[in-house]
Amino acid sequence: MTKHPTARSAWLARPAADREAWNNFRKAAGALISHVDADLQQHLKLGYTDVDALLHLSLASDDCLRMATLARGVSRSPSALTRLVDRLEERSLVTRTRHSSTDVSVEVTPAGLDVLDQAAPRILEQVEQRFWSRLTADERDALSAICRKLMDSEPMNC
Amino acid sequence: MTKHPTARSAWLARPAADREAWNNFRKAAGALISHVDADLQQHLKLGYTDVDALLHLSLASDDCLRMATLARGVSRSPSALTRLVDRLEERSLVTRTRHSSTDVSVEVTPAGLDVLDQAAPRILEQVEQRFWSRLTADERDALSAICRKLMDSEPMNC
DNA sequence: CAATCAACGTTGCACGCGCAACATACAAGA
DNA sequence: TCTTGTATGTTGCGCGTGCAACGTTGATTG
Repeated sequence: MTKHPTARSAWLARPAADREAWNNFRKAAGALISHVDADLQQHLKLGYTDVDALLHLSLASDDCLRMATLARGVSRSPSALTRLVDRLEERSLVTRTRHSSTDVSVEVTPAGLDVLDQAAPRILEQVEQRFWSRLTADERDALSAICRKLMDSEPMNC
Repeated sequence: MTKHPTARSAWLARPAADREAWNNFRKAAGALISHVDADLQQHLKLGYTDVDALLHLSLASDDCLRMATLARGVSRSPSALTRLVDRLEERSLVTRTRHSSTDVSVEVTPAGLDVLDQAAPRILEQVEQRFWSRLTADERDALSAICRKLMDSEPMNC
C-alpha cells in the first residue's frame, strides 16, 4: 500500500504510547531549556550554561572550583569550559588562578554573584511558570524519581 | 558564615526535591539526546535532527512536506531547516521541488528511506537501552502524561 | 488597477560546541 | 636519572544553530 513500508514499520512496531512518551519527553525538555535560555540571553546576555557555571561556583566551598570539576558539573567538554571561562573572565564575573599550568582554579567575583542574583529569579520564574506550576507535588516527585532512574544507572560522563 | 549568601538563598528557597526534579529532568534529557545523537553521528554521519526530518517526511502523505511544516515538525528555525535540507539534498536523501519561489516542498528519496531504515534500529536500540528498559509501563505512562502537560498548555512555537 | 501587507525561503553573520592535536606538569618504574 | 604514562588545560578547526535582513510571491484593500 505505501511506497516504502520498512522505514515506517520499524517505528510503528513500538506501541504508540511509547513513541509518544519518548517524543514528549524530548520535546518538553528541549522547549523548556530553550525558553529559559532565551530569557537569560535576552535580559542578561548570558546563556544557561554560563549561569549554571556561576551557580556551581557559588555553591562550592570558597566559591572556587578547578576547571575539570566545573566542566563535569555543567556537563561540558574541557574546551567548551575554557571558552566559557574566557567569556566570564572578560566580564570580570570570575577569575582564573593558575597554581600550575595543569592546575587552574576558577573563582566567582562579587560581580559574578551580583549577576547570579539577577539571573536566579529569572530562571526560577521561568521554571515555575513552565514546569512546577503545571505539575502537582506527586507528579514532581514522580518525574524526579523517573529522571533519576534514567541517569544514575550509569555514569553521566560516558 | 558564607561570603555571599544572597545568590545561594534564591535557589535554596526552593525545596530540595524541586531543585532536584528540575536538575534531573534537564540532565537526563540532555544526556539521553546526546547519546542518541553521538551514536547516529558516529555510525551514519547524521545528526538526530536530520534523521528526525527524514522520519517526518516518511510519515507524511506522499513522503512530502513543505519547508515551514517540516521546520515546525523538527522544532527548528527556517534557516536551520534550509541548511538541513541542503545537507540532505547533497547526499541525495531528499529532493527539493520549487512550485513557486515561496512554495518549496521536500520529498524523501528511496536512498533517504534506506538510511532511515539503518538509523531507526539504532535509535530504537539506544532509546530502549537508556529509556524504556529502565522504566516500568506505569512510569512510562506517567512520564508521557507529565511531559504532555508541560507542552500543550501553550503553543510550542513561542 | 495599484499599493500594501503577510508569509515564505534563503543568505550573511556571530556564536557555542565537540573533537583532535598540542603543551605542560606530575607520578611511577627501570 | 631518565623514561614512560597519565591527567590537565588550551588552541585550531569545522559544524549546526538562531537572528536579522533580503527578495519573492500571493492576497487584501484602496
